[in-house]
This record gives sequence, structure tokens and C-alpha cells, in this order.
Amino acid sequence: MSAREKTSKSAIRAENERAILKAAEEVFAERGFRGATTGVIADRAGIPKANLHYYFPTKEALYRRVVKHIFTIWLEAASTFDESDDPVEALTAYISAKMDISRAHPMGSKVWANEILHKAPVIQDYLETTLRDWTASRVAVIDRWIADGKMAPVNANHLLYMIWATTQHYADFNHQIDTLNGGAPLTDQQFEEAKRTVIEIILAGIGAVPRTAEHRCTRQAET
Amino acid sequence: MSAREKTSKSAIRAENERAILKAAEEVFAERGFRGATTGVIADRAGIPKANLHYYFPTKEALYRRVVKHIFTIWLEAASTFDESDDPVEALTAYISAKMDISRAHPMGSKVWANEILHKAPVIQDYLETTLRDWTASRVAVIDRWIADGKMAPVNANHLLYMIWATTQHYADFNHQIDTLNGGAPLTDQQFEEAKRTVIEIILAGIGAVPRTAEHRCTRQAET
DNA sequence: AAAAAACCTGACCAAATGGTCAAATCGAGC
DNA sequence: GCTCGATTTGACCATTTGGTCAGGTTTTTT
Repeated sequence: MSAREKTSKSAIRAENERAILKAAEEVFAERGFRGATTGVIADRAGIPKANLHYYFPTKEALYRRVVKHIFTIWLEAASTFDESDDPVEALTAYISAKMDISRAHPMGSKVWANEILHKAPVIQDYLETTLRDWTASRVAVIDRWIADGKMAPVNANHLLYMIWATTQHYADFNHQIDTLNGGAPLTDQQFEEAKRTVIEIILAGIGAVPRTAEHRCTRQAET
Repeated sequence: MSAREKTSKSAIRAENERAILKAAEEVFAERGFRGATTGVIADRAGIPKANLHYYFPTKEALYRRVVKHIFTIWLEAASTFDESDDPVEALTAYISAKMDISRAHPMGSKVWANEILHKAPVIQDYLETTLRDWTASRVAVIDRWIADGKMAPVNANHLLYMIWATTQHYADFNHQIDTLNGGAPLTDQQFEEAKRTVIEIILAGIGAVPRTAEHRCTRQAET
């Protein structure tokens, strides 16, 4: 009862937990914590409700596991920020990673959005520790870039919010985007264009990259 | 039963409906449609639940009224887009209006976000008609600006998504922003800085305005 | 192969919730 | 001050839902 930790986990348990967590992520994303029912989650995982409660004693415990998983994914993307000390490279990698996550794990992003929308009853501690620390240190990095003349002097916090908002929008609001796309999800090609557009606007927006040509930069500061 | 419209409406009715709708907007925003209970809404409006059902027969009818109200506000902001035919002026006005709405009506924005997150069970028709039409026509405007050399050639749809995502983020994710701001809501001053930063990055990002100075635009197209 | 541990599940329960209703109260015109 | 429609509300009901449980089946261990 105590020796076996992660080695075995009986394979049955591993597989069932996986199926439940997958179903739970979907249902929590689509309906929120209150709207999700253990019955529906169990159905979608293909097991009776009582069996779900054998693995996860309460709905809240299950929810916490789902949220923890999402936070793990978020942290992985966060690390791409540090791949380079050049704003163009670093931000390109970061935005790109966040966009890819939105495409690959839209449900996770929606669960996160739901949490914040509902005042983060479960993840408040993450916000106040991990996220706050991560943000503060990256704000410092951006401010250094600004001091080094590598980009225009913009408020680093708001720049980060803008990146988060935009990239996560492709997951959280994908239903709206799909509707405006004629009812169909974005193709891979369309999604690549989205990614390119977002990166372009941000990088040009902070003056880390010049706007391509003809339109601007022909006349300097005509004021 | 049919002659009296808005003159009297017994004033009692008007006042009660107002109180209920206000409470409902808050509760639906905080807890989503399923999570909101008519009991809580009634409590917050200061009336017994049975009285709430006297004015709004079902929870869904109440919800529809709330959503309709939010859409009205959204439409007002949308019109600022057309105030000018210059991208700098038009986008400045539009972004500014959307930011102000996020600050003045965060609950409304959250209800909208919840709707989209949950696949828009109530507003799907708005998305497919009003929103789709509005978007298509503004994409055309942006494309004309591009053709006229007033801004860089960016994908207009994604530009709009970026503006929506960013401006609404200040309402939908205000809990996260507040937490990262040390637990306190943004002051008016901080909010103005947010607005300025967003406008700056977008306008520079699409090449509608040159990046201020020193960093860029000193060398032209060095490729 | 037998014992122990892990897993499965139909039936059930208590609490929460959307909505109803009949009786009581109020308010404006006569 | 009486009448009639509008308003108010406590009590109530049917359904949904998170969670339990006893007894059964399967897997692992010895």
C-alpha cells in the first residue's frame, strides 16, 4: 500500500485515469466547473459514474488534477521565452509556442479561462506564486532589452498581457473564430497565417523589427 | 394589458426589472449560466426567488435579456470604427472605446466570454448575422487602407481578433491582472497606460504609425 | 490454487435547484 | 372605501446531481 508508487500503478489504473482526465478536461472546458457533471464525464470516459468516484473521490479532486496538468503545459511554453537573449528570437519562439498550445490543447486553455473568469477559486495560489514570479522576471528581461535599445520603450506587463490575450484567444474563442470563418475551423495554413500575423504585428509594434518597406520608414518623424 | 407600454409600467416593474438584470449580469458573469442560480440572483437583487420568477418566467429568459443588453453595448462601440477613414484615427477610437467598455462593463464582457467558451448556445444567431456582417465589412475597410498604402499588408481578420482579444482581456481576465498587480485593481492611471500601450503597439505593428525614433527607422530595408 | 488486493457497479440517498401556486397585499381609479 | 388588476411570497414539488455502499468480479501475489 506504500511501496508501489509510479512504477506499476497497475496499468488498469493508469489507463482509466488517463481516460477520465481526458474526458474531464473536455467537459470542464465546455461547461465550466458547475456545469460539468460527474455523470457526463463518466459517460464520455466510457465507465459508470461510481467507477469514476473510485478513482477520483470528489469532483473537485478531479478538477484539481485537470488544472494541474494544464499548468504544467503552460510552464513548458513559458520556458521558450528564455531560449535567446534577443527580443526577436525570444518573442518569436514564445508566441509561436503559445499559439501551438492553443491549437493543440484548446480545452486546457478554456479550463484556465473559466477559472480566471470565475475568480480562480482553485488556482489562486499558482497565480500568486509561480505566475507572479515568472512574470516579474520576464518583465525585467524586457526592460533590459529596452535599456539596451533593442526595442521601443513599452510597458512590459501590458506587452505580456497582449501576447497572452491574443494567443489564448485562438483557443478560448475558437468557436467565434470558426463561425466567422464560415463555420469551419481554421486550416493548418490559415493557422500559420494567424501565427505569422500575430508575431509580425507584435514585433513591429514594439520596434524590434522594422515594418517591411514602402508604407513607412520612408519619412522619419514628420511631426 | 396591452395599452400600457413604457409610460407607467407601474414604475415598480421597471425598478424591479432593473435590479434583477443588474444582479443577473453579475451572477451570470461570475458563475456562468449553469453555475448561476435563480436563488442567488434573487438574493442579490433583494427579492424572494418567487418574485423573480414573476418577472422572468425562466432562468433562460432572464439570461437572454442579459445577453441582449451586452450585445447592444458591443454594437455601440463597434460604430466608433467608422468615425474616420484614416486607420490611425479609426483604430485609435475603436480600441479606445473597447478598452473603456472593458473597464465600465467587465461583467458584460465576461458573460459574452462564457457564452463563446460554452459554444454560444444562446448567441449563435448573433454571431452568424450581425457579427459576421460587421466583421466582413470592416475587413473590407482595412483591406482598402492596405491597398491605399496607409498601412502594412496584414491579414485583417487576425488584426481584428487581436484587438478583440487584447481589449476584452482587461475585462475577462481582470482577476489575473489584478493578482499580478499586487492584488489591487488597476488605477485609472495604470489603465490609461494600458490603453496607450495597446494602441501604440497595434498602430506601429501594422505600420500605420512609425516607431517613435532611435530604435528603428534609421536604416531602411537593409535586406 | 487460494488468499489478498484491486477493481467494478447497480442501487440508493440527501441536498440543491428551477419552477409552481394559492393566498395575501398593494395601488390607482371610481 | 371599494374594486380589480398588479405584485408579493412562503410553502411546495419534481428533477438533477455529487457522493456512498454493499456485494460482486478480476488481477496479483504467494
